[in-house]
Amino acid sequence: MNKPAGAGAPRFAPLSAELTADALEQQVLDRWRDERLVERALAVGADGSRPSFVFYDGPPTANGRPGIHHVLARTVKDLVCRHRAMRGFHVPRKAGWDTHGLPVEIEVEKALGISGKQDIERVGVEAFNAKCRESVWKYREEWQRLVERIAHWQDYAAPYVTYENSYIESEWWALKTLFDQGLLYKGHKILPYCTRCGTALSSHEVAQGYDDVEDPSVYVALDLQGGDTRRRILVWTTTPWTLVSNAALAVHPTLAYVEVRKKSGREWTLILAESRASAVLGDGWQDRWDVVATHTGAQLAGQRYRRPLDWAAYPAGANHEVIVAEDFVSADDGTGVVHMSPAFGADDYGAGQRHNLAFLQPVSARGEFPADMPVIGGKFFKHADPLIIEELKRRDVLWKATTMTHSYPHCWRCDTPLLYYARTSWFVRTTAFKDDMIARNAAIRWNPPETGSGRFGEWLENNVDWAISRDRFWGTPLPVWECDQTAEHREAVGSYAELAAKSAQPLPEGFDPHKPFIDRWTWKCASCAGTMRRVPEVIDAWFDSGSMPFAQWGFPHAPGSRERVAREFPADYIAEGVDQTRGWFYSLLAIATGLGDALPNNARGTPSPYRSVIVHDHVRDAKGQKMSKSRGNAVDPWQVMSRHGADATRLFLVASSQMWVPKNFDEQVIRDGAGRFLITLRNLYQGAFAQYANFGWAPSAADPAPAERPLLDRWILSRLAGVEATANDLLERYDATGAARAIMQFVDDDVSKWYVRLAKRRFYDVDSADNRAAFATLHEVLVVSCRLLAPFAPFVTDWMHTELTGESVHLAPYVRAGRPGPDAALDEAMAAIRSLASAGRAARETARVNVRQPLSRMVCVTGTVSTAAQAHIPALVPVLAAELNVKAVDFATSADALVTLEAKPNFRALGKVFGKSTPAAAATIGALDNAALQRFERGERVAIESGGVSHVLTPEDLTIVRKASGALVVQQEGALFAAIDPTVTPALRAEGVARELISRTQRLRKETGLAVSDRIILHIAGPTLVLDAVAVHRDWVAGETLARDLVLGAGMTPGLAAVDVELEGATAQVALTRDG
RNA sequence: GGGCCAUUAGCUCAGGUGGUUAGAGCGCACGCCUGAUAAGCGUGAGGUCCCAAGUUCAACUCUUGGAUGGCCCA
Repeated sequence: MNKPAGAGAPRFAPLSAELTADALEQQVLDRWRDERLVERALAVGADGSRPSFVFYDGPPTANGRPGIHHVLARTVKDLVCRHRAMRGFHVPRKAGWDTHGLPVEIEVEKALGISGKQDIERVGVEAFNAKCRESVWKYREEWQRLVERIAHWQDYAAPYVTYENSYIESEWWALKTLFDQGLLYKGHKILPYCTRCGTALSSHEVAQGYDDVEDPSVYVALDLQGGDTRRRILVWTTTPWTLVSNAALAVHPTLAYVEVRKKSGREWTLILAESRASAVLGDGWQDRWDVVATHTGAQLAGQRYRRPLDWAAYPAGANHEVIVAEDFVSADDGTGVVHMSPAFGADDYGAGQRHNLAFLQPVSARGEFPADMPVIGGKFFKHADPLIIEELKRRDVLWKATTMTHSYPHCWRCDTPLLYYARTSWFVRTTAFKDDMIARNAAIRWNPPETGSGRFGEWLENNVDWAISRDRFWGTPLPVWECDQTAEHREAVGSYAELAAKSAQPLPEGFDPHKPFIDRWTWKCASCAGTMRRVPEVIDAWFDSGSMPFAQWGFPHAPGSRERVAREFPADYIAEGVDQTRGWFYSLLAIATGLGDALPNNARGTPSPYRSVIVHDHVRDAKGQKMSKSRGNAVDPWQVMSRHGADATRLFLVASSQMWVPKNFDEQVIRDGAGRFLITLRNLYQGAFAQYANFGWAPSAADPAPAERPLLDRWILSRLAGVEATANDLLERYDATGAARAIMQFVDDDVSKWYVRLAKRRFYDVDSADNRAAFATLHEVLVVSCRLLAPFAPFVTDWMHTELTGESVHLAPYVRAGRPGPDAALDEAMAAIRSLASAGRAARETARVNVRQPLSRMVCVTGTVSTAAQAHIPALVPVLAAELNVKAVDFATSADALVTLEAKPNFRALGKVFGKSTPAAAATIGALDNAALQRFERGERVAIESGGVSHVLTPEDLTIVRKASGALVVQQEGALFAAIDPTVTPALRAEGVARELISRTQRLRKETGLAVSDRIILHIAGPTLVLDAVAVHRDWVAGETLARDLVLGAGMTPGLAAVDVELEGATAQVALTRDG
């Protein structure tokens, strides 16, 4: 290969195919570090010189190793921010770390080899929390390395950390604000409770832990009290252990119940819902049972029955063993009679309140029955079931006991079955501002929209108060102090200064608001003789993350925080996984809505804390299975990076399918798709551009202006302008997948497959205006393509863009200022030419004449091309002729004998006119002959009749298709036709032979190891056909093969590289030697 | 048990308001190509649009029922 002219390094650095993606990306990373590019890019416009596009980062926890799904999450976050930054926005994007909560505690428990609250208290809360504080950073270093490796540009230098004092103080402010408005209250509710973790779970946590389990399905027949005959009512439950605390039975007031007696002569009767009889008693139950009475639920209400188990004493003053009517009773399963245990079910609790039912809670917080209880004393609640079933049998109240599989919630951390359990808990009264949340949600731009209207919208519709307290240790302490004599004397503390003032104690050095220290802060009750002590709870970590819009700045305590929040609230954009629907998406909205105008820009009726959101789905393995450590199919992101690079991985994740559909992660697909595409891009830079430009081209005023360049150049620039607009538009609408696909399609199809292939020879020299036009065009195309791809593949694009322009792509504009628009007519004309080329090639294949054999002419029919585009066609004909190796391209018109008109009926239009006889009318139109169609084209009146309807044809009714016909070989592509004349005349044959010989010679040159510039002596021997052909085309053959001399028909000198060439019906020998 | 979303070629995906020949890329087959060569290019073969009924002149598209997978809720 020739060395570029001039000394020193080439202007455009070569991009070797041997440089792996990983190595290239490491090089770029090094440069970014050297140039402090990330910091510089993040700071652009921070001085207020640019409008802001605010991004909020949903904080991850660094106590788990980052996985491939995080690469997806980070890519989605990064690419939109990167695009907006290139569009001229300042994009604040502070990183965050989630550091509190049960997951952290669980990890520490594991590390310490302990389990449960008692163990923690034994270890000591101070020591335990110290461990937690340390544990959350376990994988911080790996996280940061991965984030850097995949180019998630975010401000990690000053991240927000949810355990830091100023963050917690902000939350205190928020909690106090809610408290003062009566939106934070202490309640008593049935909550899903994990006996192992010793805490209630929020509904979003519960949602993650449903699992199919086999549970008992027990029917119990209980005796009604009073009356002369024995009457029994049939009750169904899947939790026999709750029968111990049974207080009532519930029926639906309007449901029909039957009272039946067995025909075989039993004395007693049985009551159950009529609609459940066949399911419970079996098909044909009427054959075996007599219906002795029917009742509505309302009629049954008030009757007394006898409970099945009497181990727990009823408290005085409460109702018990009574039938009540409740609307929540359903007849979908069971018997239509539901047993009520107010301490262990939300419906039960509600009914208990309404009917003053006895409240029995014979299960401890550890999930165990009291040690002194008969039969089941000390048993874990779930383990009591079989013993209870035995006991029911012994007491002759068991009707039937089977099992059923249903889904039951388990603790998402430790898998313990949850216990629905009445507990005191603190709530945010979200139901008070539910309507406002719904209104704010309606203004959020959800991607995909269904999440907002469907999943999230329904969740809001069914919103219940948010239980935010946790009976745990490592979390933001709930800043409520309660009087130890009169609990109703309560106050919330909104800042550390306030704490110091109330307790009359200055904040000590190293003040820590966490447990256990915070619990030592007490003061005298202002209303009585009691002492104010903090309530023991900490709060839901979701409240931490949902507070980040203000807490990340220490609002309102930290200096400048108010201005900051005023400027950066709400967010323009957030992006998280579907699992956050009831998590962060909710907590952000709930907290902001609850705080109302205590936050800047947040009065009632203003938008949500985030204006738009991308919800991405999960990453599954190549076969669509969920990834998990236990399955062993989890993918190590580091290995993926080293094998494919971050660019290919990011591009794959974004382009293969919309982000909100689950992705099957298949490395083979990365390689074949995104990886292959990036290789093409690199080859365009190195193979088509840089290696030739380095012979002396550089952008300069000598380059012809775009308008002066050849049509092909103007075409690719038009397409470039088109894809630039499309990609930008799609990204602004958050359709990253569409944008990535459009750009990839352009680079691959338009640039590589067409422009560079056709313009290739123009890059071999660097001197003429034509050369310069080609280089300037390809340079522009590559520069802009890099910019368009930069959000998706930030490494290789930056490498190339820096070489091409001297500047980082990430500081470049996404859309060129004052760019020319696309030229639609030119685009259309070239598309037609390409279609004709394709059809022409197909015709050649059909005729079995390969492209090396020149042919005399092709005939094209371009009926559907617009008039504007037709104007460009003549100038593009040479392209077509060269592509198909034909001497002439003719265009046929309707008048031509070569063209036959055919009518294609338009069913849509015909259907309106002909109704049922549409098919017949269509057939009639399809059968119209050439003459009739020509008349129609000339605007003469053509009518058809079908099904008794006569109709004058309008242009709406049919499309006229021109078909080439006759002796030519015809192929069709869409509405375009190409016909080739396959006749090979002797002259064409000679030219074909010459070309064949050139081709074989070139191959031989390559096989012999000659450089493309080496000169040769060429020997050709063979029959007359061959020798004549070479004689005629001697200059051409010699020129193409760089032969200084061409020796015909002479004997072959031994030792030369030689090859036999099989031509159709003839054999030639080709041999060559290097000359000089 | 209830709700939502999927199901189109071997794989990954496109397919306004129903309109008769359902598309692309990859893979595959065959072929081209010394100036991108561990690259580049062409042509082609692949589909009961998950199944079944219904509405309609006409259904991948609308309705109902069902199957499979996923998600959410009880």
